[in-house]
Amino acid sequence: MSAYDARYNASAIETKWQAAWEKAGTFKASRSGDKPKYYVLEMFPYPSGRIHMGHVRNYTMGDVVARHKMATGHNVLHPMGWDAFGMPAENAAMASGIHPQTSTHQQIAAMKEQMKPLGWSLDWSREFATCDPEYYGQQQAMFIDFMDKGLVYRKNAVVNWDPVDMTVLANEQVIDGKGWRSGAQVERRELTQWFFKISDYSEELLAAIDGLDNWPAKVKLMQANWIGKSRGIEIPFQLTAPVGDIADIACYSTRPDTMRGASFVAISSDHPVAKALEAENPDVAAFCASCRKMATNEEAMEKAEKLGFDTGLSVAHPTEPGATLPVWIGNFVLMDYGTGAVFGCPAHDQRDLDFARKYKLPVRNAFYMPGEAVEVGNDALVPAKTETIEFIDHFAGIGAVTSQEAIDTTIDWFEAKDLGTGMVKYRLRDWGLSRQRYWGCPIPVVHCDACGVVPEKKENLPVKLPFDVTFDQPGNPLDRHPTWRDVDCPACGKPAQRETDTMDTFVDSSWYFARFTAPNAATPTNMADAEYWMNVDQYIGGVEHAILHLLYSRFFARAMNICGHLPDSAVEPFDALFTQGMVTHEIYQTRDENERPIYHLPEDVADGKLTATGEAVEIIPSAKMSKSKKNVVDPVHIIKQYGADAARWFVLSDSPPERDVEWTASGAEAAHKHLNRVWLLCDRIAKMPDDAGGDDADLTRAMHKAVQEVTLNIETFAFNKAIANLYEFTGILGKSKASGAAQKLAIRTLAQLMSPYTPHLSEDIWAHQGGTGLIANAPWPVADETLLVQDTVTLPIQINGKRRSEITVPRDMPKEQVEKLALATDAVIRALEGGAPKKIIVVPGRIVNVVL
RNA sequence: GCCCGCGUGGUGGAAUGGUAGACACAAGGGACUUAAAAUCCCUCGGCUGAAAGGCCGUGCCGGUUCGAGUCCGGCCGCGGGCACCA
Repeated sequence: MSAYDARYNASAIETKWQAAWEKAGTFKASRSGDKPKYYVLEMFPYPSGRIHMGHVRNYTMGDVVARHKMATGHNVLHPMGWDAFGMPAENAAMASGIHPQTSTHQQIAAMKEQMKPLGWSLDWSREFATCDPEYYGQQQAMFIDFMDKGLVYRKNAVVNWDPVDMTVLANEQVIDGKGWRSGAQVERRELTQWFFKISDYSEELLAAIDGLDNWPAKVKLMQANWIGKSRGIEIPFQLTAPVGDIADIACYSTRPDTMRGASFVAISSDHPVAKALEAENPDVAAFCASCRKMATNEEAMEKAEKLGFDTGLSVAHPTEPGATLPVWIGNFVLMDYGTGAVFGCPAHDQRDLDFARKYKLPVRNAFYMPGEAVEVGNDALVPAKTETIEFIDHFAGIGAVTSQEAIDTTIDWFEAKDLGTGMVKYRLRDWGLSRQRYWGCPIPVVHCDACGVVPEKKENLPVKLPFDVTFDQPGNPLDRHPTWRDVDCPACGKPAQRETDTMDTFVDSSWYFARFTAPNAATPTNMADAEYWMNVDQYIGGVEHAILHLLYSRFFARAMNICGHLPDSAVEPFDALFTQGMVTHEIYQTRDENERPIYHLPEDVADGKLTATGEAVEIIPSAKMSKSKKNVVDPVHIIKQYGADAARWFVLSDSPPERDVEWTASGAEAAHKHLNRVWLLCDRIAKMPDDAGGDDADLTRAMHKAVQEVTLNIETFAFNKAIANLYEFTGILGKSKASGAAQKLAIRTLAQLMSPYTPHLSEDIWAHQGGTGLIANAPWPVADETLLVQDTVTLPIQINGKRRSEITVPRDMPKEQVEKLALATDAVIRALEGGAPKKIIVVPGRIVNVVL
């Protein structure tokens, strides 16, 4: 049994070193010292009560960065907190009766207990939850500041309304157009809601994307597309007969060049003309009502069958004297974008074509040349994005140009004829932050009959959520609270009522990164701390946040700057961003007597069978881990079985961090085995006399190569490649015949290189090998590049681009000589058959290609 | 539907436009062992060949290039987002 005793005991080692870090305050950040600061942040978790592999992966990545930066002489801030408001706690309260505040705090405690054993280098002294009144009170103070600066306003907006539960539903709670709880057909309803004027910053948020050099290109592109800047023209189409006092319908278009192909005008069911008609025409009213049955999300609207209603109205065609176009109400026209009206050009737009076919509207070629037919046959869709638009010549009397120029020129032409107004529009809409829910940050305003909407006085903040609420019925408990709403008007002192809407949880997560710089400040931030710690040097989180969370945070940083809560230098709060992939797992299911699926946890399945009953399970390909599909692996089991270091090592090995990774139990076991090997190797090397063994050159070169590669791969977020480098170096060290002294240096270096991944094991090896102090505080090794240069290189020889042979030559051999040697190889001689090559390409140090 | 990604052995993946499959996992074979576990060693894209080698091969079709997994165009499949999930 002695072999067993020699195995490394992860849990003992991990507990020991966590206690040592705690005692030394190794990860407590303070604004002092002469080291450069480095702020690394992972997106904080929603306290669901259990950590999952995605958290382990995300926070381990951040930890690798944090520990590496610490070792390279930075003063590191690496905080953690809780995105604690949100629907799940409120839903749970309705189901179980447990108050959200109670359950949230329990879940935070439970998650923290699971996170601590992973040994992340977090400064827990800065921890807060967004549901702490100290946090959301500061958020309320900022809301009032934003009001002062004109960044907040109220307007009507549509919500999903459940007519049975009499409550507003989140998009997630609408399933196939029905309320998830009641099953009732969901309706759209207009409510007066609070908005942030993020659209004032459309241009700035777009322009500043260019400066985000260390953000993934795809995220920048998604944000730019989301903001959606377009140059177009607003053209008033004159009604042939006015509707009330409305004389025209303005259409915004980015493709005025297709005007000659227009065959109808479509307006939103919420357009003033539609509303005017609705009042007098029950058929219009019925159609508009059906449009309002649709869910509010863009996806549902775009995918829904395109329906129209002919109003019988018509408008004059702007460029074809005497011609008119019919006006339809279309369920696909958004009132929120542009003017709520579009002209349809079926020949050049697939959606318009579908609509025209359905309702037998003409399909006219906008780009017809003299002598060509105007009407387009049934299947003659002309591509919408015509590159060369010669029609311009015919249409506007100007030369042929490329597409965007053609459009710009057309806009100028329309403007010159006074037919419309060129303008830039953005797709980005203002941020509706009102939520008709309890478990969120109360909006700190009061409604007074005399004074209107009045912000709460700052000295009365925080406006705390009342604890004595019930969840026995749907809707917002704040609305039915007997006394909480009653308050004196902050302006006139007369009895008034509190706002009962709370804030979108995206508000909470739009500035927590700033709060971490001074979590106890009596103001939202402390300027000295914000100036020192901001920006976040490295932000890490799921790519699912690529648009909303990151865009809102960018807006918030600007708004906070205007209100004096962040310095000018922090308007772009995240210097570098890394978006990680998801952790996935196979799904195991059996079926009940009604063929409905029953899902099973991976821990209950072995060899395709349920361990309990032996029943075979269906295996569904890997998908994002989700509780509902039960394809979740609880990291706690893995950590107990293999140790935190093995879990950390495994989640970062194999898969590149930006890509999804499939969880396999064997992978975690393999990680554990490898760490055990390293531990045994350390033990063996420690027992070697320094002068035992021989030549050190190969080991030394391998060590410096490992230092160079691992460092580069950590710095570029290629954590999987760094692990491959470490495997390789460990293999070389394990077989090395170098001196004891060289091997001891090598294993200490290996421990250092591994320390961001496996900090506990590394500390243990460090101590075992006589390292000074904690490895967490030891300076990162530096590669001696002069040792890495090889004297000779092996060049592949290609014949017509296919590898056929290779030659080994001195690194700096001149091209001509390499060429000569290549031509002398058997493979080339054989291929040439006595003839001469057409061409020889020699890329020094790389390759030789002989072209026949 | 729209926007953005991704697609390489049995599996995860590696590859500044320059030797496709590094490094691992799984599998198979072997050593050690009474045996098993653990550990160590070997093989491991396909076809072909005694071997040397040859041919094919990075989702599909085409293009650029001396040379394409990598760049361009068009498809197919999968994933993320679509403004009240976080």
